[in-house]
Amino acid sequence: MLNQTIDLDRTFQALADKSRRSMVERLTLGAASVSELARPLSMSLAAVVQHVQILEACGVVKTEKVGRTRMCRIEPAAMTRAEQWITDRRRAWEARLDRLGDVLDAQTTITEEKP
Amino acid sequence: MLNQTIDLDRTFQALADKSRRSMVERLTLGAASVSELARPLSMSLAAVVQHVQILEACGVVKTEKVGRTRMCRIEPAAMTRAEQWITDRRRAWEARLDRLGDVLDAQTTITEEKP
DNA sequence: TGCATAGTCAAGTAATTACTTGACTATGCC
DNA sequence: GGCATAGTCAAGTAATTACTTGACTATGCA
Repeated sequence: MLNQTIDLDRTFQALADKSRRSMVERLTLGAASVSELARPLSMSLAAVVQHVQILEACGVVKTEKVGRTRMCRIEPAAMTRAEQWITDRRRAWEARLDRLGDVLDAQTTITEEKP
Repeated sequence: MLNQTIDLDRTFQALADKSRRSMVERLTLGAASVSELARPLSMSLAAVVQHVQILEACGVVKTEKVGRTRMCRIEPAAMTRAEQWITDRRRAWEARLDRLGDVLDAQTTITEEKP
């Protein structure tokens, strides 16, 4: 329960960077090595490794060393909590609007007898 | 189109903070002044104003000055792009898994004649 | 008029982030 | 063995973030 907010922090934080999002996008097409992820990004390999570590820390990416290459794959389930948080807020807000609408409708009915 | 990635950056970044998420949660219950938002948070009013500005910069919150108080309300539509980005990645990944499954099924059919 | 409330503004600061470079350690292959 | 590839590690740095404080400006109201 404490971790949940830390997870959310970490996940949203991880996704708040264009380079990391592009890595996630690449990984939806299939597993890739760190160097493959690095290729389209104009930054050092070391920097890419650091980004991968951030994505790994929030569970969005899993990696495994195969020979001398580190293969990365995506774990999309790790993003559902973040997705769900947004969905929940939207729903809560919509539900409130509906209730507000009902009240206004009722008032209209009473005061104007539905013209 | 350029802004889109900046918007995503900003929105994910905005949601990557527990205090700001709690403000958003509060605002789904209805509009609130800056001081109301500040009440449950142990930080200065000035700090809360800064958080509100961050939420405003990504469009998640709109504010309006009413007399000497600044009323804040939520604009959940501003979060849908972020939500959608996650959903899209999940879907792309699932679609790929399905195709992969099809291939494996086909291979199984050929090599094992479906036992 | 005068005082409390609500917010604003400008600095300042400690911590974090997103990198870089350079030296190093496997691993793969001829 | 020897050399290229793939990654790792440790510093170092510039920019950003999440605050703080203190002085200031409305606004509301008795």
